[in-house]
Amino acid sequence: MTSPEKPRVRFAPSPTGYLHVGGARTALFNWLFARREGGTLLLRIEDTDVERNRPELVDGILEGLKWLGIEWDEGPFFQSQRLPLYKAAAERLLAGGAAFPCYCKAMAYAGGDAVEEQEGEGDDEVPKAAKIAACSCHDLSEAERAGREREGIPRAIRFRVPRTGVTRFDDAVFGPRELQNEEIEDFVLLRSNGLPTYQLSVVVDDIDMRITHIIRGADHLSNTPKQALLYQSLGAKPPVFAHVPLILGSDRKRLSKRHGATNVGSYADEGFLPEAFRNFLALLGWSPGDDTEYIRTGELVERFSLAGVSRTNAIFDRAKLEWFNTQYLQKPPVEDLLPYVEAELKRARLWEGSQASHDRAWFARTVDLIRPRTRLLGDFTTWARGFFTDDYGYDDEAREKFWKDERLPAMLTKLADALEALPEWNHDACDAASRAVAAAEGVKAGLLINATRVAIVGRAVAPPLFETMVVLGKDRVVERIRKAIPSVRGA
RNA sequence: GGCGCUAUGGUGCAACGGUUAGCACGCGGCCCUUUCAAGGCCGAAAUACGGGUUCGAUUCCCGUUAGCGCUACCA
Repeated sequence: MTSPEKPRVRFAPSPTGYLHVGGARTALFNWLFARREGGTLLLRIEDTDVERNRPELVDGILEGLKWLGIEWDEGPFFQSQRLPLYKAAAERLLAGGAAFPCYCKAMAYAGGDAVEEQEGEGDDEVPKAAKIAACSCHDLSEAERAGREREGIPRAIRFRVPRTGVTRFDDAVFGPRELQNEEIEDFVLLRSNGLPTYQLSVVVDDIDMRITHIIRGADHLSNTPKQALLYQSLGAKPPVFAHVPLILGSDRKRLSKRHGATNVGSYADEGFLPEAFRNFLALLGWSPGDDTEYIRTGELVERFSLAGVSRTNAIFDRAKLEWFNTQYLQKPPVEDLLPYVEAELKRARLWEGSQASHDRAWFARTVDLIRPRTRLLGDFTTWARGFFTDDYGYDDEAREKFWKDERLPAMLTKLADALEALPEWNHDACDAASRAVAAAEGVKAGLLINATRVAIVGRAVAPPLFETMVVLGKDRVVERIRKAIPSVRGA
């Protein structure tokens, strides 16, 4: 009868930092899933921690998502603007007895180091976490409660976790899960300052926003039973959970600055193509089921499935990312690449008034010639600079390597003359003319070819010479050779 | 400390009871060659360890070890 409801998923970052690669991968999976299933992707900013929250970082996160090509259908919503909702939910749980007020002093997390220090001391063996979990307010009598209220002690609201039984939920990646309730402490829902904790706000919002699938990092797996309990108490049907494994650094530690860039924006700045980054990210913790690796976005959407998500943490491998970038620089139709190269030329102020800007066909052909040797977008304006402007220099290493021979100045003069006299300007004509000069001088063609390459583009590392000549055009080539001769003499 | 999750070459993934354990990155070599890439070919390199179950375990079960996660009035 009624067609199955379209899935609704969300990406819910906290503005405590930039968009990092782990978050980007989570966002990508949500986006791929939504597109694949014809569902809806929401963006929700989880900014309930006033201490760490930095509103100015939100824009950077949105920018990162846009660069990645991840567009959301609803939002962004801000939890900081939905506070009454969480408060009301907490009050409802309180009224129904599923939660209770707690008058304990707030205890900040001690962290793993403190626990370790304690071990060596050998005094009492009570584990830190056990100490923290103890809260006697669970069993406070009505009179005691009233007393605390009269004293004006600030109160938090905690969830009353059942002392017995088990809590179960299904995870699309990790399978059916269950946890003994006695392992779950009475967690805080509403802080004494009236702001909700993550556990509360996330569940209230996911219910309110009718989220059907929660795709998020596996660091949330252990806390999911708490949320399953909350869904129950709030009378809502829990969504499908899908926890995706984490991305680690090369030392298997949580990815951090020590491992190189962790913010997505820096990869944009470095000259990676968003589609390459997407492809790379998609294969971290997911596989289409076979050996395919180069998967363009359209196909990624078609093939994505939660069933292909792995359960093991993956290490971020920069070398592989670079390989993906070369693939996307080289394989797609050149037209797909043009906008990115154009942006790069503009960034380097090489676009205005250039041949590239008013001769699309030439631009495409030139990019096509250069791209097999590129690894990052910046290559178009660094070593390939000579293709887009007459203002290029001669690379020292190239001069050292190919401008040594003292016969070169004379030979280059003859080459310039021969090229200038050519009635036709194409690959074969340039080839024949160049080889003829070399033969007449009794030297190997390579000597002249390599020296000429350095003269007309300034680099040793560049595309094959005669195709380069065709792209640059006769006038520029002849002029550049003649202009270079004095420098060659000095090399 | 407690609880949980995970375990295939250095890295990312395949093989979901029967394969000479496959692919890719990276690494080494060769070919091609007009520099440098790309490309082609070849090579080194893995089922963490110990017990079971089974005719047969990378695959299923248990234990050990290791890594990670959670254990906060962080998310």
